[in-house]
Amino acid sequence: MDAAPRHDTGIRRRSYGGLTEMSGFLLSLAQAHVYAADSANPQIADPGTAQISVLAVIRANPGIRHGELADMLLIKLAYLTKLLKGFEAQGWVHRRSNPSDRRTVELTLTREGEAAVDRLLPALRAQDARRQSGLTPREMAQLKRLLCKYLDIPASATTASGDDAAGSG
Amino acid sequence: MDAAPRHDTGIRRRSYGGLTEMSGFLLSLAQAHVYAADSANPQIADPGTAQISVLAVIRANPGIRHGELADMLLIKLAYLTKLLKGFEAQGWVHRRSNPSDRRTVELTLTREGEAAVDRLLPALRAQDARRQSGLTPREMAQLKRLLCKYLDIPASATTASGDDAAGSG
DNA sequence: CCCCGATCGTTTCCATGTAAATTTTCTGGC
DNA sequence: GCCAGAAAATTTACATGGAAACGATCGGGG
Repeated sequence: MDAAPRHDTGIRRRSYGGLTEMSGFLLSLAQAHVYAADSANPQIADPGTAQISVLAVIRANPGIRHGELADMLLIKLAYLTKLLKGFEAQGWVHRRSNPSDRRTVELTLTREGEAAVDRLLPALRAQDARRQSGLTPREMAQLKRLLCKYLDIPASATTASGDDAAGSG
Repeated sequence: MDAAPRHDTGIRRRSYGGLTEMSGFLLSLAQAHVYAADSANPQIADPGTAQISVLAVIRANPGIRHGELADMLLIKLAYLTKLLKGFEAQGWVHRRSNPSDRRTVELTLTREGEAAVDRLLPALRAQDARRQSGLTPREMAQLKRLLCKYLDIPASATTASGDDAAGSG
């Protein structure tokens, strides 16, 4: 992992030149850190974290539309279309045209898709839990709370897994 | 006039399906949020935030090598090579071969490169300052502190505002 | 010296994600 | 019914960034 400097001409203190005062820079760096760790985990690298997120949201919101999904995950419809094509080819997602508005498509997971989420999401959770860096559990909780507020999303909207309208149709 | 949904079948509470419990997901979302805002700012969208970061670090560390730079910014050497080629074409960066180790290259900014940083970095800072979301200044400072600790980098040695009294609770 | 392994930078190819334009459908005014 | 405008999804072209393989150089052992 860490190798000693082989021909170092002296300790050189490298500086970020003030970049670390900017939240945007720190978030980019943190996200890169997460990406590196996630893509090194073969359990979740295959579909990728972005794809797992899409599947998880579809499962939590059966019948969701493309636009809502893109809006929640801050990705563009164009890219979502590509992802969903892949998912359909995999047999994980079903697209049903909405008869009351034929522009829209309602997304649901197939049986196989649910099985995939059951396999992938725990692996992703485990990966995330393993990544507690140097933060204490309390600091990690604080970080999550601040990020939720930053993003203007409920801090733990789904912790209680509200089974609203589950399987009612 | 209200832009009310015209044919909504009812208020649908969309859920993230437990994703918001994961720090990695929140960081991805936050970074996407930042990216969207930054790329909408014509003052900094032209070279892009990643490029500005590279220039800022070269300026803060004249003579830095490719590998050190990639290591600090958590990007790969392969991509850094592309960026530096662009910078050289722009006349912003100078590469000097190190005579004591001819594999390595020492990077410095040209006069024009320094001018570019002088123009771009303040714009980036302003963009960042403008993005205080729903967080209070105190919460934003706390977020930065936690991210620095998360990344294991010194927490803004040059922070202008005083240290907070929050402590580590 | 020459070979061999390690390190540094580059090149090539590929995955990820966006922007702009297009298609289809819904809504409202005539 | 028909046309104009808005909204939802798709397609096409492109930018951003990584993975793997490569060439060049250093350093140590025969």
